[in-house]
Amino acid sequence: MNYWIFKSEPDEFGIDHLATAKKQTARWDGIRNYQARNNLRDNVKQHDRVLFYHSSCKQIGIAGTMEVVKAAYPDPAQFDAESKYYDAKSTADNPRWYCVDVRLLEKYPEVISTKSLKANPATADLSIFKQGRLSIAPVSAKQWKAVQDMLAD
DNA sequence: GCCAACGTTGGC
DNA sequence: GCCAACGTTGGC
Repeated sequence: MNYWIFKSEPDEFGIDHLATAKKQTARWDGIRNYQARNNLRDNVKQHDRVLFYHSSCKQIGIAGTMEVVKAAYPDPAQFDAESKYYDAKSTADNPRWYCVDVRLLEKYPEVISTKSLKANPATADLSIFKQGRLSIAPVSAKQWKAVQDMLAD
């Protein structure tokens, strides 16, 4: 089983959206970055665990955890001309973009702030801090555990 | 709302 | 295939 961190702007889609969704399950779509897409399509598997990161908001940081309930499949939004994620260059035979389905595991009582994550040596090297644009990034088992341990503090 | 960083595009 | 210009992201 692998660990990941997914980034989202909570104004668009935050952990509360997931918490109130049917079966607390939702499609994680709109990924339009190639490196993130490659991770998603090739490496994110069913039952993998995911940290939910809130970006560009008041409380930036990790808001909770999710489980991948369905591995990558073509993102329907890319074929929808009405969608802002529409991509005219993508075809059904050769889809460019992928999405997964996720289910809420745990909403943290407090968002674990970016500041505290950077202050902790075990989490300071999370790939999202090194590579800002990556909205789907791997997390090591050690980093995952370190994040869970920060809850207890 | 600003600005730095970085990914993508497009002309050569 | 390089690289400048442009657009977007994301922290402050």
